[in-house]
This record gives sequence, C-alpha cells and structure tokens, in this order.
Amino acid sequence: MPELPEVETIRRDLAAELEGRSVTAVRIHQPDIVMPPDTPEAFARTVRDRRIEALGRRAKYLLLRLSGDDVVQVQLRMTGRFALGTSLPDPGEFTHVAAEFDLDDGRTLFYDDVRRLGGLRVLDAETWAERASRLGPEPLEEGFTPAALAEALAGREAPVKNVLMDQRRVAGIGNIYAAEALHAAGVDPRRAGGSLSEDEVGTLHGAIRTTLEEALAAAGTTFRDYRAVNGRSGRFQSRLRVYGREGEPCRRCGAPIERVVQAGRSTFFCPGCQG
DNA sequence: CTTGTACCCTGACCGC
DNA sequence: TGCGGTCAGGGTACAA
Repeated sequence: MPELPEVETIRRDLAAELEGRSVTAVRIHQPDIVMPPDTPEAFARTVRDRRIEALGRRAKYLLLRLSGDDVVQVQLRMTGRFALGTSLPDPGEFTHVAAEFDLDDGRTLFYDDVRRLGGLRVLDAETWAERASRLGPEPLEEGFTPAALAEALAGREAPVKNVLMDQRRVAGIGNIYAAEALHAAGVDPRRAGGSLSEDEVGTLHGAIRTTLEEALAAAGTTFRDYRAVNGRSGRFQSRLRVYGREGEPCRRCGAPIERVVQAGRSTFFCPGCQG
C-alpha cells in the first residue's frame, strides 16, 4: 500500500534521524526479507560499519545511501514499517520485526513486516543506477511534463489505470493514487492509455501532481496497513474520493462509486463523472 | 516489443 | 466458539 506519498513521508521522517549515523550492527531475523541474489550474511556484512550519508527515494523504493557509494534498497510492499528508538516504541504495533540496525547513537532502526512481502538488498552504485534508469519519471519532479505523460501513454492498448501503475512508465503510483488521480481528471480507468486526447492528458497530468502533493502534505493514506515511522498514521484517507468507497455516493456528482477488477486489482471509479 | 496472469505472505473479515 | 474461504496488492517471473 505504500506508494510515493507514503514512502516519501517515511524518507523525510528517517532522514532527519539517520543521516550521518553509522550502523554498528545488523541483525536479520527473517532471512527471506533479504532479496536474492543478496544473502542475509552478505547483506549484514556489507552494511555493518557503514555511515548513512543520505536517505533517498525512487518510485516506491526507499534508499539508504551508504559511505562507499553502496545503496540499501528497501521495498515496503504491503506491510513493511520502520521504528526507531532505544527499544521498540510500541511492541503491540511492531509484532513481526524482521531486521534490526544498531546505530552509533545508541538507538536501533527496526524493520517490521507482517507478511514479509517487502525486502532489503544492498547494491553498488553502478547496479543501482542501471536499475533506476529503467524506472519512469518521478511525477513530482520537473521532468514529469504533460509531454512526458503523453509519451508514457502513447500507443498503449492497456487500460490507462494499468499504464499509470506500470513503474517503467511513471514511477511511484499504485492502486490508490491511480484511482484517485483518474477520478480527479474525470477519465474512465478502463480506457486504453493511448486513447486519451491531448487535453485529457494535460488534465490527468495536473490531477496526478495535485493528488500526490495533497497526499504527501497529509503524510499519506492509512487505509489498512501503512504507518509512517513509529506507527504514525497518515491523514489522506478521509479525503479519498473513490478508493474503498464502492456503493457510496460520488462527492462530485452523487452517483454510486463502482468497483471493477483490472489486472487482478480493484479499481474504484465514478460512472457519472468519469466518462 | 506488449499484455496478462500466478505467486508470494498473513491477518482481518464474513458466513455458517 | 471455531472454521474455511476470500481478499488486500507491489513487484517479479513467466506465458502467450
């Protein structure tokens, strides 16, 4: 569930606390959260005694840039969470701690992941750069222009919602914000990506930007599993216009919100104002 | 190249 | 009270 606004919220929370700190010990409690071909032993050995130079984010990946130019890549997927403290701040909230990183200020960074769909891996700078180059533009950065969105959609027969969620086309958008942005733009999520007019692409571009910025300002959406650092909730869930609202009236036109399944995911949309 | 589908995982939830 | 079935969905592997 963490998408761009949620991962960016976590990045900002952690950056203030972790930048400049060194990792003094790494403990992996759930080996399967270290993503192949990395191994838990190699991961722990590589990260130990490194300084965390900066916290970054690309698409939905959280990045810890280490001294020596290696990059720890964190995928939170559905249930990954972080906590930071001299001990677990809320053991009832963090019941599946998969990894711990001791820091040189006496605190520990805890990575918790109930379903263990998330993962950690450490990459050298060159390998990370190659992987990052395959991702689409960051929607809140300058390079994401209406023309860039038009290029991502051009010629696509797949539904526009699926194209928006394809990380190679546009980075950081998942199921919630794809649905919300399409509603804000008044575009039917089932239409082929390549079928949007230039005006519609322009409207959708603005809607993506606005939706993500508002969600970021609200520290993300806590709909089910997502929490920011130390269990803090987001606030955007009260402002969702379609996601999770099947059968409820559209806040714009009053028609009941519908749910369909696309690529195995629920898509929520308003049949009244997403023509 | 594109597009679609199965899989991973656990807990919440629902109907009986 | 328990119990089985369904669902949540990001990224990846793989098939067509």
